[in-house]
Amino acid sequence: MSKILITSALPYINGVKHLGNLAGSMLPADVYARAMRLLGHDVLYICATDEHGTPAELAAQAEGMDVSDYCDKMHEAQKKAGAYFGLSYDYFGRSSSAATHKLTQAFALTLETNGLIEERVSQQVYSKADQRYLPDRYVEGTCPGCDFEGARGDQCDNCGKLLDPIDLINPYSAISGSKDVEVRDTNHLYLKQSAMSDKLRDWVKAADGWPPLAMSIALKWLDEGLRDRAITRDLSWGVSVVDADGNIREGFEGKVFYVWFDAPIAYIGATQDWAAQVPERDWESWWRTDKGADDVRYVQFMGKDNVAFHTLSFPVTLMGSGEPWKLVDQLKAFNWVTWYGGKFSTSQKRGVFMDQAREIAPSDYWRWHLMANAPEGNDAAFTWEEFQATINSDLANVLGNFVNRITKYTVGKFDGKVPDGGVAGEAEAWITSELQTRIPQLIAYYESREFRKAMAETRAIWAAGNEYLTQAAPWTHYKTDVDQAAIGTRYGLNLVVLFGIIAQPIIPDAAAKILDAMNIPHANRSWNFGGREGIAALLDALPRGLNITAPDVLFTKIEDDDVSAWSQSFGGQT
RNA sequence: GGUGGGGUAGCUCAGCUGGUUAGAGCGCAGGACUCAUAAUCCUGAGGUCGUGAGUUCAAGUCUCACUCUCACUACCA
Repeated sequence: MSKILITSALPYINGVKHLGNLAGSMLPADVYARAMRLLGHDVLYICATDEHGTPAELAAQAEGMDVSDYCDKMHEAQKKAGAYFGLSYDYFGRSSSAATHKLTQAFALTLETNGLIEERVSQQVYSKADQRYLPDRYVEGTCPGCDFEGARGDQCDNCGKLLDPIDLINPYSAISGSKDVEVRDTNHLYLKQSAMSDKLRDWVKAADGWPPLAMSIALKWLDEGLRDRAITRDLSWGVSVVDADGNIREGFEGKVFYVWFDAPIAYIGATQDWAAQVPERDWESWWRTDKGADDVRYVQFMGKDNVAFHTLSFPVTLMGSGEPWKLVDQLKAFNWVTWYGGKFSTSQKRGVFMDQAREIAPSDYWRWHLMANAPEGNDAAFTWEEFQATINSDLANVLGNFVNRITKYTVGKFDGKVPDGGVAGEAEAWITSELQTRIPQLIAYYESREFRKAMAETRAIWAAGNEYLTQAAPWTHYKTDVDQAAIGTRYGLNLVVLFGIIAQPIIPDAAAKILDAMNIPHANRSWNFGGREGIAALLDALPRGLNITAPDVLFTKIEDDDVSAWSQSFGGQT
């Protein structure tokens, strides 16, 4: 048993996330957390809403709400959406919590003491009409390169050129459209990432268990030379910048830390908030290597856009403090889920968001499809047709039908009781050896976080059940030798239990229905096979005479009509 | 522009450090079975591995060029 700390990238507060966000961090982290718990590990899965920054202020403004109230509301909405999808966080916190504020301020002071933070002056566009400084992307104007009129301050969408907002011709605020903007000098704290570059490179190179995607992104940034990064912004909503006495730092009135400085710190803050709920809980044993966290394995999940922050910026914060903080051991970075090959778009009604998804299909459907087609090596295109095919084939036909056929048969021929009798023969030897190969393989895939392969292996195990029934053919034996029909039925029922157990990390709702129907006590729903012999024993583990029931149809099929209706309302391919 | 992915059966994808007839699922065709959600099981057809060169006894796998596509590019998060 090991201690595994799991975090998934923090969902931003300005709206319910779409399926791509879910598939790229929260869901795989959850499946991994559930799998590791099943294997008997001590798991702590932490997530939180990322609540600071300009978009939060603007979203609140658009709804006519106070930012703080808006965040309260959206935090609850995201929490609810997560609960619907069965995301099994040990704690779902908030980056706006007092704990994160204090930690952020403490880190900044320590980093400054260590000479890694310094104050510099930069130029920033200020909009008088909006009464705020504008982040680069909120300044628009005419591209100096191609004369395109809708260029954003960071990049021109027309010619692709990278821009500096102060170079835009006729700049205006993207928020209000006001042209009453000017460039002002503003002072900010800079994190001297460059000073940590060598140390960071050594650490990255020593990393094990990072996918190529993450490793190459991290090394690329290091090779280009890490730039010092401003970690404060001209905003009012966020973590205020304080001095050693806890007063607002001079010259930093109306400024707060940049969200990307405090967001990862919220992993720690949320753990503190988790611990504060129960006296026995100890956050330091997860985060401080001098307080018991030296044997923790820390695994992070994120989309590829977050890699640089997790492999470079956050480690600079932790390492630069000189304090014994737990650094990430393994991480999993995902590509994007695309919508018929294109991007998700709220305005064009393209794509599905977490709150809408619940009205379309049960949580298990989404969980299975998104994991079986996880964007691991590449961006993965979501289509309704593929969704329908995956669900109908894998869940309804392979798993659902298997459970249905054997439980109904038991109810019909054996009075709903696990039958006794019969001698194990070729078919039983076959399925035993099949599982003795496949189950360890499945576990290996989970441990290496290869989700597509883990799903394919799970499906192959379910399919082997159907093949076993064909070989054992209890319905044929029943006519001449009821005992021989009994063993086929009994093995079939044991397979149902096993299939329910391995389904738990992915499709927890259906798994619970299966295990309930089989009358399996919760204590026996774990994944302790005890090696190859354990698997053999498990295939005949159910007590004879145990009452079982045939569950209702586990997975209703998705019809063509459903697909057309969804395509229409959600802007699928036309 | 720079950097990194990717381009393998109709579709979605596996193929690690180069080595017998290139794999899986879906779809398709034929057969078997009838316990089951018109489900399942078996068999089969289908690919000159983006293009062109090169290295090698041997390349989907290494090198170079070209081409298409996606992402990232530090003040959106």
